[in-house]
Amino acid sequence: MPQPGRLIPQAFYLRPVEPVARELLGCLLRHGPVTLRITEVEAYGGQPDSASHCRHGHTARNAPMWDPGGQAYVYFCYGMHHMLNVVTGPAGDGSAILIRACEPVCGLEEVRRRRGGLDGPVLLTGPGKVAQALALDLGFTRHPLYLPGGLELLEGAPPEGILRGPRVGIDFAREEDRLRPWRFACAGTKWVSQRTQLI
DNA sequence: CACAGGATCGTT
DNA sequence: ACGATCCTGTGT
Repeated sequence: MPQPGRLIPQAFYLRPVEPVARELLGCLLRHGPVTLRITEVEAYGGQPDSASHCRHGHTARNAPMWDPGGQAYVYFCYGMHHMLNVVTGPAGDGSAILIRACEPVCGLEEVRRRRGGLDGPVLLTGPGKVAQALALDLGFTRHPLYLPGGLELLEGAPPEGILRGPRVGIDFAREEDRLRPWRFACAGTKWVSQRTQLI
C-alpha cells in the first residue's frame, strides 16, 4: 500500500475515474507551506455523464479533462470560486475528480489567513474553500501533480471508514447520481462539505 | 449577439 | 433562502 508522503506516480491516475477517486481519500495535497488531507471527492466523466463538463464533447474549457491523467484541471465557478480537479484515465477518457473537502495537515496558520481567519470544519469543507486554501487559480490547470515542486499529490494513509453514495439535498437528488454510487465518496470524518449528505 | 445556468459560499 | 459575479455553451 502507499507510503505516506511519497509523490503518487502518474500511472496511478491512468485508470478509470471511480477507483482513483476512492483511493484519493486520505492522500495529501501540498502547495508550499500548506498540506491538506483529502476527505471528500466526486468523480465526473469516464462514461456518459450529463453532469460532467465533458457532456457536450471537447471544448476549450474542458480540454485538460481529455488529456492523460495526473494533472490538475482548475476552473472558475459562479464568478468567484476556483475548483480543483484531478484528471484521470488515458488520453481521450474525459474524466476528472473534484476535490470537495479536506482537513488541514500543515500550514494551518497560512490556511486560516487565506480563509479569512476562520477555523474549525468550516475551514476546508467545500471545493471552493480547498482551492482558496491552496492558493490555486486558473494558472494551475494542466499542472502535473506527480512532479516535485508546485502543487503535489502525495500518498497518505487511507481513512478507516469510506462512506459513499449519491449526494442528496437541494439539487443532488438526480437519477444519474443514484445510478452511480461511486461518483461521490468521503472519509468518515467531520471534514465533509456542508451541502453534502449521504443516503 | 443575447441568454440561461452553473461541480459555490457566506450571510440573512 | 438569497445575492454575488462572470464564464461557458447553446441558440438565433
